[in-house]
Amino acid sequence: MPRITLPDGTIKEYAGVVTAAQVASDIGPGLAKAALGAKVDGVLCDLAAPLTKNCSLAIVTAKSRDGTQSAEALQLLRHSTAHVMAEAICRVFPGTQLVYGPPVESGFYYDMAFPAGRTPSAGDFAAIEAEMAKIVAENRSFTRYEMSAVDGLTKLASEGNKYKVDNAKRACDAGSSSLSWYATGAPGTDWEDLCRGPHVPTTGRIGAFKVMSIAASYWHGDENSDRLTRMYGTAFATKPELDAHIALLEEAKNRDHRVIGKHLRLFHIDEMVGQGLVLWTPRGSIVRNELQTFISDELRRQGYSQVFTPHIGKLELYRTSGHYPYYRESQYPPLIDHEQLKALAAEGCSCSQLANKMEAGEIDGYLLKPMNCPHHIRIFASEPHSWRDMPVRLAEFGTVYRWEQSGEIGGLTRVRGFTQDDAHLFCREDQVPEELIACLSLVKLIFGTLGMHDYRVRVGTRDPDSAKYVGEPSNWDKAEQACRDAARSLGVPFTEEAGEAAFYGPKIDFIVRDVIGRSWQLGTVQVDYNLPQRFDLSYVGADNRSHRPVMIHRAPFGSMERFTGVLIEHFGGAFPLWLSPEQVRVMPISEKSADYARELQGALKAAGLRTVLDESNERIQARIRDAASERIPYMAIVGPRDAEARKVSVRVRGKAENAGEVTFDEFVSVLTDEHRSRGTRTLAGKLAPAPGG
RNA sequence: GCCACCGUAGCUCAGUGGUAGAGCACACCCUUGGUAAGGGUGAGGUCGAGGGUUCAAGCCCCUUCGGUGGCUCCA
Repeated sequence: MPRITLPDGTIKEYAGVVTAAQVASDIGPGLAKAALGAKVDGVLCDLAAPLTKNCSLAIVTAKSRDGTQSAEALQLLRHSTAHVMAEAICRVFPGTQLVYGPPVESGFYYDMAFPAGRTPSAGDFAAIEAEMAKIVAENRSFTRYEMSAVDGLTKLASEGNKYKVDNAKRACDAGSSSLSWYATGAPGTDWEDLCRGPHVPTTGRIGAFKVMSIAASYWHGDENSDRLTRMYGTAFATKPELDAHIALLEEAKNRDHRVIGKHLRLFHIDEMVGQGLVLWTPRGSIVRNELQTFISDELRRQGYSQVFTPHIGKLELYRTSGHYPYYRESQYPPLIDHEQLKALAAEGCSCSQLANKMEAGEIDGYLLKPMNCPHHIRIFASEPHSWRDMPVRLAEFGTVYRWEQSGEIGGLTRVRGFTQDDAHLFCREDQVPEELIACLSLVKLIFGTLGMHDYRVRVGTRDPDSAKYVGEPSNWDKAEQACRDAARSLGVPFTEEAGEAAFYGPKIDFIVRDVIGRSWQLGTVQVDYNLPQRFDLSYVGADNRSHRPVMIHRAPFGSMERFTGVLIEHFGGAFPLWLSPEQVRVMPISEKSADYARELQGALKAAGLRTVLDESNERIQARIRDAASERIPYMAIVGPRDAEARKVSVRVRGKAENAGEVTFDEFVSVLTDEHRSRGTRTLAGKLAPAPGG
């Protein structure tokens, strides 16, 4: 006798077992028609699932009550479309073994093992989609049936798909006493798949779908296990929603820093130089320089000392720090001197013997530095320190090199050589909380100045089951607590994630997403009790005894490369004035105004603004179009009328028309202020309306 | 590193075995034009590299380098 509570508080009572579908049609035929699934006591279910006892029930439809797309509906739709795609693929590629096909953030995928030599490519998408369209048109129902674990496993074993057997075993190990299948149509005759569900009622409910891409994956994500093929797709309730999604992806592509970087000539990666090695072109270097100046100004205020250190150091240095050999795999190979190399070759030393000798310290060599800390540590250690000197804050835009896997490298966000806006703070233990908070505030200031508000904060602690961490557990406890406290005092929400610590200590990371949805760690602040110990660092305390300092590693931008990449996407290439490689383009209407235009450009240059005079033999419309496509913040358009009145007609980036005019002197001074204050759009209030309407 | 796809002019791309193409950008000429593409002419290519098949390869095969999408990794 179930009593069913609806979201608006209405209670419906039934004499016996009912399904959500029945309840929906009791509420109204419109709802019954729109229903895709149900939420029973908060759990997403099939519409056909029997309701046996008192529960709360919400009918899931494509549109939530507020008119937005329902996340649950999309999940049902996409999971169901994954089945339809799998069936279609099984028809087009007979012998395909299915592995796992869940809904994901913007669609779904299905991992599959294709028969040898029959792997599909993007060229097969049309055929697969055509087959899917047939299945949708047939409007077959998703029919669930269950078997006991024992019977189910027997059935699966007889079908010979080891992946599904494994899935089922895992489900049973996790406590399931039965297994469920979904047939697309009638069990026994139509296509079916081992699946927990839930699904939409029929294939016809899938409004719009698309096969998106194909990629490789590993079984259970284990690179030593079977290689699988992953097909990505997406689905929406309606075609316009799918079209909007595709348009969004298209727009994201245009915001991609690799696309904008090429278009605006901000950086270049040259295959002759090497994968993941960024060449900063003149225009990109301006952006980087402005960012570096910005942070340097701040560091000076906060009592940092700037240092410079070389790009390489002896292996012994990194053996002491622990970077070598623990992270040998992700470093460029060491540099060894000629004579030594010759001698080793003469005695027939193999590569692995060489590696062993280097690990054992029998051979020394140099390493491209993977981190700046060892160099900074040696600076700190080069002279005695009193407790009164602390904290010692050493800052450097330090370039480091890491041997990232070739498949991971791309654009500016994942590279092999990058410059960190690095600093190491050598503190007394009592200074750690205050210094940590100051570091976090600095990151927050930078993100705020640049208008980047869409980030999350992660406190990375050690994974208790991993052996990669060095140092005393008691120190780790202290450091992790200090990070938690600092993150809390920052006043932004944060998550704590075990296993995300650096090998020498816990950290607080600032993470942002790029336009295609990938997450990147930018700013980072790390507490370290270990390196001071490894390098036996000390200072003299007020008690005249030797004490161990604590180190804080911090890089507010993270790396200049990655940060700039994310920043390009954040602004879509339309940098604020102070960061723009070219800040003002001056355009005379015709040659008649060239002298006045030159005078204006001269004044802007003298004021320290980056200005280009466009005297090209083009109509003003064409020159405006060029400047707009190059995302120049301000265009100063001057003709005889302006020269006469000593004014400037201003066009502001992003506005489709003449923004109005301002006097020559005011134009120069307002832009100068905007540049120096790192502000935006300060000219807006000063402009008189454009003449002539 | 693994799997798939891609690599043609500075850029974006067309070109299914038979004499290398377009648009934009570039150079020159005409045009001196008041707010998102004025017109003309021209130059620009060992089709990523190396090997192979073929009478003939941008196109087919192998190797290699680079890029893209994922997977794995990221001190």
